[in-house]
Amino acid sequence: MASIHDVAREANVSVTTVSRVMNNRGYISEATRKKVFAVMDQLNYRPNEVARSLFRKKSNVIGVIIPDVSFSFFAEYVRYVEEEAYANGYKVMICNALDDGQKEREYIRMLRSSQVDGIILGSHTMDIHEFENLQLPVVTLDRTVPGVTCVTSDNDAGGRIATQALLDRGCQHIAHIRGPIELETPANRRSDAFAEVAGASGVKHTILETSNNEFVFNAYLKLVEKMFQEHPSIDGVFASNDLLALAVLRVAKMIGKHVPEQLQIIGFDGVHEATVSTPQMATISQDIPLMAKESVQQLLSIISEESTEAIKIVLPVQFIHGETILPK
Amino acid sequence: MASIHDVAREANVSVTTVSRVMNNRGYISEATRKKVFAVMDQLNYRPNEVARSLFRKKSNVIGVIIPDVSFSFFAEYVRYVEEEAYANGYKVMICNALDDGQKEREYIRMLRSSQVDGIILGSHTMDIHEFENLQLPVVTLDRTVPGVTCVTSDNDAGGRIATQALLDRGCQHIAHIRGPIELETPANRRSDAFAEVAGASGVKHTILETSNNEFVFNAYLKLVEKMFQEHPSIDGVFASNDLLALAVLRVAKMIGKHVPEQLQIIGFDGVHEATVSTPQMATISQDIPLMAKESVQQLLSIISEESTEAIKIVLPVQFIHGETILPK
DNA sequence: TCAAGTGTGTCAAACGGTTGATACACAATA
DNA sequence: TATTGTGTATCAACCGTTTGACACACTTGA
Repeated sequence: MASIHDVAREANVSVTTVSRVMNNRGYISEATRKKVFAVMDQLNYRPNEVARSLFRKKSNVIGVIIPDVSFSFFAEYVRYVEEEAYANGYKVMICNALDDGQKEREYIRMLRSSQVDGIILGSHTMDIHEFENLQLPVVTLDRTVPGVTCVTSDNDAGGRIATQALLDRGCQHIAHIRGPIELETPANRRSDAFAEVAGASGVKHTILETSNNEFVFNAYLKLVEKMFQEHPSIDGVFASNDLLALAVLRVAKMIGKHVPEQLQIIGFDGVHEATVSTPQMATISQDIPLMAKESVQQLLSIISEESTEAIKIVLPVQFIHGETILPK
Repeated sequence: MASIHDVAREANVSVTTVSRVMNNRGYISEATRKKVFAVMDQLNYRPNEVARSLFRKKSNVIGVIIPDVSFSFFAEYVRYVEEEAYANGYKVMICNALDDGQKEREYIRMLRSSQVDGIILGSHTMDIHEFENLQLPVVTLDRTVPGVTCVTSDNDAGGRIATQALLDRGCQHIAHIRGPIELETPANRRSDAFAEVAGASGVKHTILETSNNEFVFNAYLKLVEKMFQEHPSIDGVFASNDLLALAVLRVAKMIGKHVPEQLQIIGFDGVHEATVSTPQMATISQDIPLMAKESVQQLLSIISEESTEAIKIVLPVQFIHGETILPK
C-alpha cells in the first residue's frame, strides 16, 4: 500500500503538503493541489485510517453488542444501525454476546482497547453496576441503566393495544407469555400492561413465563403445549415476541384449534418471520429502523459531546392487523 | 485512558520494560513483572490496539460485505462468522451493500483504508474484473471470481434432491422459481439441476425467474399469483429460496390450494423463517455455521500466507422433510 | 586483572499520518 | 528603507506501541 511518503516523493512535495491537500488546510496553490491529487490517483493512494485514528484519538468506529444477530429483531436493527452509522462516516463492529456475561464483559474490554468511539448495548447479561465507570459513550437498547441513554419502544401502549384487541374480539380466556421476570427490561411493561388491562376487564387471564433468555423454538413449542394442556379454555394469546406467537400458531394447528376462529394470537416485534407466515401474524410492530436511527443519533451526539444528559427515548409501536385475529 | 507511559511512570520502569512484560520478550525479573502487572491492573490499563495495529501493520479486523444482514441467511451467516473470527482473535466489521454496486465499491475502499486484514465478500453487484487487483485477502461467499477462494454449498445436489423429491411424490407439473439469470452465481446450479432432472423425467415443468435481486416479499407474492394464473396445473414447486417458498405457501392458501395434498413446496436455504412456519417448510438446508466457519478459516489462512492457491469449497446440503410435501 | 557472559533495563527509531511553528520570497504599506 | 502581510512549503513533534541496539552492573573463569 502506498503511503503518504510515496505520494510526496512522486509529487515532489513534502509530506506535510500532501496532508494539507487531503485535509484542505493552510494555503495550497492550485497547481500543487492538482499534482498531488493526480499522484494520489495514480498510486491508488488511500490514507491509512489506523494512523489517522492514532493521531486524532478517534476511530470512527462504533461497537454494537447484542445477544445474537441471527435473531430477526437484532438483524433488522443492526441493518439500520449500520446504515445510519455509515451515513455519518462511522463503521460498525459487531459482537454477539450470546447471553454470556463473561463474553459481554470481554467484548466491552476489547472494544475499548480497539478505541471505538462508542458502544450500543443491546444485550442483557451484565450486571447494571458494571456499567458505572465505563468511561465510554454508551446507548442501550431496551435496557434501563441509570445515567445511560436508552432507546426503547412504547411497550406499555403495545401491551395495552394487544390485550384490548383480544378483549374487543370476544376472547373469554386470554393468556400472555412473557420473557423471564428476573430480567428487568422495559419489555416488562408489555406484561404489566396485559395484567392491568386484563385485570380491569374481569375476563379470565393467565400469565406464563419462558425460561431464562430462552429463544429456542422447540422450547417454545413445549411451553405452549403445556399451556394448552393446563388451560384448554384459552382462546386468545398475547405473546411477548413473534417467535413465541408463531410457536402458538404451530401448536394450535397440532391440537386442532382453528386460528383465528377458536384461538386468536397477537405477537410483538413485527419481525420478518411474522410478516411472511401464513396466516400472517397479527403483531405489535416496533419501528426498528427508527430505533436504530435514534440509537446511532444519540450515540453520536454523546460522542460529539453535544448531549450530556442521559435520556430515555420511547418510540411508538404499530398494531399490525394480521390474519391470526378476527377482523373487528 | 491510561497509556503505557502512565504504567511505566507509576511502576518506575521504562516504557520498553512495560512493553516487554506485556509481550513476554527479553529478560524481565519476576519482581519487575509482578509490579508492572499490578500497576496495569490498578490503572485498568488496556493497550491501545490502534497503536499496535499501526506498528504491526495488522489490525486483526476482517470486513464482511453482504447484501443485507437483515436477510436471515446472511444474519445467520454473520452470526457464525463473528463467532469464528472472535475465537481466532479477530473482530468483524459489517457492511450492507444493499445491492448497490457503488456502495460495494466504497465499502471495499473504506475497509482497505481501515487496514482490515481481509474481506469476506457475499454481495454480488460489482463486476468480476474489479476484483482483480484488490491486493487484499478475499474469500467470496457464493460467488465465483477467478483466482479467489469461494465457499458455497452443493447447489447441484440440492437442486437434484428437491426436484426428485417432487417427482417421487407424484407431482405432474413442477415449477421452479429462480433468481435472476444475469447474475452468474453458483446458486444457478440449483436451476440447472432442476432443468436436468425434470427434463429427464419427462414430467411437465416450468421455470420462472424473479426480477433483479428482488427480495421483497410482496413482489414474490405477485410473481407467484401470476404463476398460478398462467399455470393452474402446477402441483409442485421448488423455490430457490425459502422466502419464495413461503410466498408460494401464502398464495396457495389464498387461492384455496391445499398444501401438501394439492400442492407440494420445497424451498432452499433452511433459514429460520422456514423452520418456524406452519406448516413447517420442506427445504434444502445449507450448513450455514459450517459455511461461516470455512469462510473465516480460509480467509485466515490466506492472511497468514499459509494458503496461496484459490480453492472452491463446496459444502453438503441437507434435505429437511417439512410438512409442505407429502410423506414419501 | 580483564575479557566474556548474563541479567536487567533504557534509548531512539519506526509505523503513517497531522499540525503548530517557522522559513522564505515577494508585494504592499508606513 | 523598514515593517507588515500573504502565499507557499518545510521541519519537527506527536499519537501509543514495538523492538533492535546498546548500556550498565555483576558474576565467572582464564
